[in-house]
Amino acid sequence: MKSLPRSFYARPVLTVARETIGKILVHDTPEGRVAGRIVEAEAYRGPEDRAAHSYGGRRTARTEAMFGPPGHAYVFFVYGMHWHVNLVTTAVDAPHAVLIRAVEPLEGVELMAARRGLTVGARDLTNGPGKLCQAFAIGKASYGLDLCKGPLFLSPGAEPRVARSPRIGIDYAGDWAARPWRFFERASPWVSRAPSPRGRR
DNA sequence: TGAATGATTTACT
DNA sequence: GTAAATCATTCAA
Repeated sequence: MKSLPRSFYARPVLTVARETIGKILVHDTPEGRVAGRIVEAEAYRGPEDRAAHSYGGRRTARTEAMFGPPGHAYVFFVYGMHWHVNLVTTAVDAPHAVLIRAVEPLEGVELMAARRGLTVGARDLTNGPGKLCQAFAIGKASYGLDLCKGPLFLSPGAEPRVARSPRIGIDYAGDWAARPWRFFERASPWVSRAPSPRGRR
């Protein structure tokens, strides 16, 4: 398993989000390795994107990683119980990131199931940003990790058929909420929300 | 110091 | 379909 080079991340955030679909997310932990194919991701482009935490150039202890060099992990906590993981992209001082929303479990499935309190084979193991972080044991300790070094990294994968839709859970962002900045694998049963009947083609 | 609020999940009605 | 869980971060005072 080889990690993607930093040049993969040092590009426009929409490009990285699009190409993140189909890549393999790997996390080596003391309990063992877990890996999954990324089937859903969203782009956040601060400071102009109202849905992004870095909107308006807000640079705080929490958002600091997004302002750093590309190829690092931006990890944050919401709703009092859920962690989310992002890939920092583009360049230093460009607070852009790609939120990983869902993966297809490939390796370490038993470990994921144990962490989630579910049985192997469950389809809701990693089909959501909070769920996959729990399954992958991504949390506070993962903040700011260099994705080019591990233990958390992305690995090449086959190019899937990618579809787009508006982002999820950011209705407060006004016009920005309508932008189709969510990317997902069209045929995958592992996405957090199936394509809407109307949006399907 | 205090109050408001989530890039969600889960359980219920 | 709706609502509760639950707390770090943020902003106002």
